[in-house]
Amino acid sequence: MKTVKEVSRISGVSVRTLHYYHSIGLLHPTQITDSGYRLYDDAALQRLYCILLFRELEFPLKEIKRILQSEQFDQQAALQKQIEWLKQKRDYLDRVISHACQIQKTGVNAMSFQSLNKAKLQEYEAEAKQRWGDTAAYQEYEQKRKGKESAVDYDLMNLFVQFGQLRQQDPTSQSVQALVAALQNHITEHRYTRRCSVFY
Amino acid sequence: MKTVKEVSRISGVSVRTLHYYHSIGLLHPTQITDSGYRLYDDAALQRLYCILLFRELEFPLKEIKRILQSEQFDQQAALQKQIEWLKQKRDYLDRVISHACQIQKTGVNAMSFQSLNKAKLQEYEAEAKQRWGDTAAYQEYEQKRKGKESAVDYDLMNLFVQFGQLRQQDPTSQSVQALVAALQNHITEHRYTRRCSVFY
DNA sequence: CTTGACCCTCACGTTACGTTATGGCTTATA
DNA sequence: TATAAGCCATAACGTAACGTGAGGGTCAAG
Repeated sequence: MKTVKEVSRISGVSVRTLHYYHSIGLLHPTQITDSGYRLYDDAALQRLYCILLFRELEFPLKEIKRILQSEQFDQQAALQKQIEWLKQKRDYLDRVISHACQIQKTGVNAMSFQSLNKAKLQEYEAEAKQRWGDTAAYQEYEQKRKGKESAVDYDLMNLFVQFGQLRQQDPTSQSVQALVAALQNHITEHRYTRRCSVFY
Repeated sequence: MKTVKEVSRISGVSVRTLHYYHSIGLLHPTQITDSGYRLYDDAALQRLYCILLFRELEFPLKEIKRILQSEQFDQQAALQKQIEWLKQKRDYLDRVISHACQIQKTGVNAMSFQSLNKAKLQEYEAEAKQRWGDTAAYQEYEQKRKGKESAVDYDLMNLFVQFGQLRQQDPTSQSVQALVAALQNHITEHRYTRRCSVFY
C-alpha cells in the first residue's frame, strides 16, 4: 500500500493528479484510512499505468475511463493495422520532407502544391473507415463527428505558402525572421516533450 | 473591409475566435464602425493567417503575439535545419515501426527495449541545444524549463511493455482488447485532425 | 510534546475558445 | 414605412486537466 506521495514518485504524476483522478472516478484508491489518507496497491498502480498510457496517446480522460471498462476486438490484427498506419505516417513525413527540400532549392514559385495536399490524408481517413468501420468504437466515433464541420481550410501547404510568400517579400523582413525563429524555438521546445514523443 | 462573418468564412475560424483574438490584443480589427462592428482589411487577414500558421504548430497565443512583433534569425539556414529535424523524426518513426514489427512476431519477451529508448530523443535534444543554443529564443526556453522536472519516466517503451504484459496475460482478456480497441479508435479519431496534420 | 514531513479539502487560475442569452443594427421586401 | 431575416455586439458561464496556494489535521521521530 502506497501513499499519494509514493505513487507520485513512482509514476511521475503529481499528487494533485491523483486527487483529480480520484475525484472524477478514474482511479480510486485501494483504501482510505480513517484519517482520510489515500492508499494504493499494485493493482491500482497497474491501472494508473494504463491510464498514463492512454493519456500519452492523447485520449481524453473520459474516454480512458470508458475504455478501461469496455471489452472487444482482435488484438493481433490491430497491431498489424497499427503498424501499417505508422508506415503511412512515415511516408507522409517523407513527402513533407521532400517538399520542404524543394522549397529550399527553388523557392515558392516552383512549388507544386497539388503534389502534397490534404487529399492524401483524406485517403487515409477513408482507409481507416474501411478498416475500422465495422467496430463499435468507430461507430461511436462517427456518431460524435456528426455536426462537427471540418472548417479548417489551411494546412501544411499553407505553412509553406506562408513561408514562400514571406520569402518573396523580403528575406530580411521582420515577419520572415520572426516566423522562422519562432518555428525553430517552438519545435525545439515542444517536440521533445511528452505530448509528441510517441509518434515523432 | 470584411465583417467578422466574412473573415470567419474565409479563414475558417469562428466569429468567437475573432472576438477572442481581439480581446487579447492578438488581432485588432482594422476599423470599428460607429455601431461597434468589427471590420478587417487584407493586412489583418494576412496577420490572421500568420497567427493560424503558428497555432497550427501549437504555439500558445501569447507566444504568437510575442513572435509577431519580434525580429531576428537567418531564414534559409533555419529551413535547412528544420528539414534535418524532420528527417530525424522520420527515422525515429522508422525505428518505432520496426520495433512494432518485432513485437508482432516475437511477442514481448524478445523485445530489446534498449534499442529503442528515449536516449535517442535526448540526443536530438542535445543537438537542438547545439543548434539553437546561441539564439535568444532558446535562452528563454532554457529559462522557462528550469525548475520543471522531467518527471515522465514512461514513454513509448512502456506502451509496448503494456502491450506485451497484457499479451502474456490473456489474449482475449478485457484489458487487452480494450487497450487495442481504444488505441485504434483514438488514433483514427485524432490523427487526422488539425492538431497533428502537420507533423505526421 | 513539539517539530517537520506528510495528508486532506476547498477553491480560484489557466488556455482557447464554445455556447447560449439578451438585445441592437441593417437590409430586403411587403 | 413597417417588419422580418440575418448579422452584429457584449456579457458570462462551461470545458479539460490539472497547478497552485490557503488553511488546517496526522504521524513518526526526537
